Amino acid sequence: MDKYDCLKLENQLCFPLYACARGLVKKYNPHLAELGLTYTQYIAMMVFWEKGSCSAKALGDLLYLDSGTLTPVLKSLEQKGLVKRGRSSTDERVLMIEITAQGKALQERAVAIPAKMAPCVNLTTEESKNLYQTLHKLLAQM
Amino acid sequence: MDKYDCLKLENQLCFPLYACARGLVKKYNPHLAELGLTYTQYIAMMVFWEKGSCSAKALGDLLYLDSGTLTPVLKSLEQKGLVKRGRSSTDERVLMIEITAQGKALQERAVAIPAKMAPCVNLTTEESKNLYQTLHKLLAQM
DNA sequence: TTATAATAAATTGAATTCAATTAAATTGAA
DNA sequence: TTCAATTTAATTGAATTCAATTTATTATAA
Repeated sequence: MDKYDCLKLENQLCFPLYACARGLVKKYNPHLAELGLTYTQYIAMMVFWEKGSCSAKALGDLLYLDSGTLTPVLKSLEQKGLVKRGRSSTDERVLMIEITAQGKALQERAVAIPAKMAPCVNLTTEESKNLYQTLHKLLAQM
Repeated sequence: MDKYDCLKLENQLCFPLYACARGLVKKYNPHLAELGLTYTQYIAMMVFWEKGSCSAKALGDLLYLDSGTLTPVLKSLEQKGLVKRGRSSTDERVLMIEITAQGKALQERAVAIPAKMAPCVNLTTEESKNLYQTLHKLLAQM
């Protein structure tokens, strides 16, 4: 127990958070690859599946990502024909993204993914619920 | 409650994990920048501060990172004079990394960082402990 | 109205991250 | 021993991620 203990890997909270996040995304990848999606593209599509359309700004607020990250992601999704990008008619600054029929159709196949991921997260109901709540409490502090 | 609910962002566990990890690293950055370190370099230095030396392979096992990530990180740390890279005398395949006096000296300044980060993680003792345990339970499943 | 401020995307550059491959060294089995 | 398999790093290329800057547009205040 010396003054340097606070710098030990095993005493960190951020490190397992960071390692878990990367590890889980890695488990998503083979399933997402079947749909031709990366993880970042997948969470963006989640928003479009739910809302149909969304501005780039609003998407960034939901995903905690900025335009430097989203610009290439959205261009890629448009390239695949899953969304359509266009300027807002009332505000030229705003990029509006709208899901296409092809994008909607992909939801049919994506719906199988959560079940495929479930065995990768072997937690009790209580643990899952607590983890979910604590993570959102942390997110609210950012 | 339809069949697509499992694809809603708000029903995901991976997403808040991923967002929290990025958010926390972002809070580390200004403090780490004062030491001239990135987050990845910081967690690598944590291992060297604790162990003094380590093979690249063992470091990767501890950090859940592979040589594609670590090779440039370790070259950068050597460039800064914080570690020294060299081949094992008994096995030429193995890259051994050893901390330098300058690397050890940096620990004196790094020791202030955890206290600076504490206000960014406003959880109860119970929440922190549960989060820590659940994350390590998840890591053990990878 | 007009100049200034604020907002939204895009761009740029540095650093990660990972999958896949390559190269070199070591191990192990025939 | 010798050759095939394994192990360890390094390399390559694609995609993120973010800080910082730039550009274009809109809002606001004098």
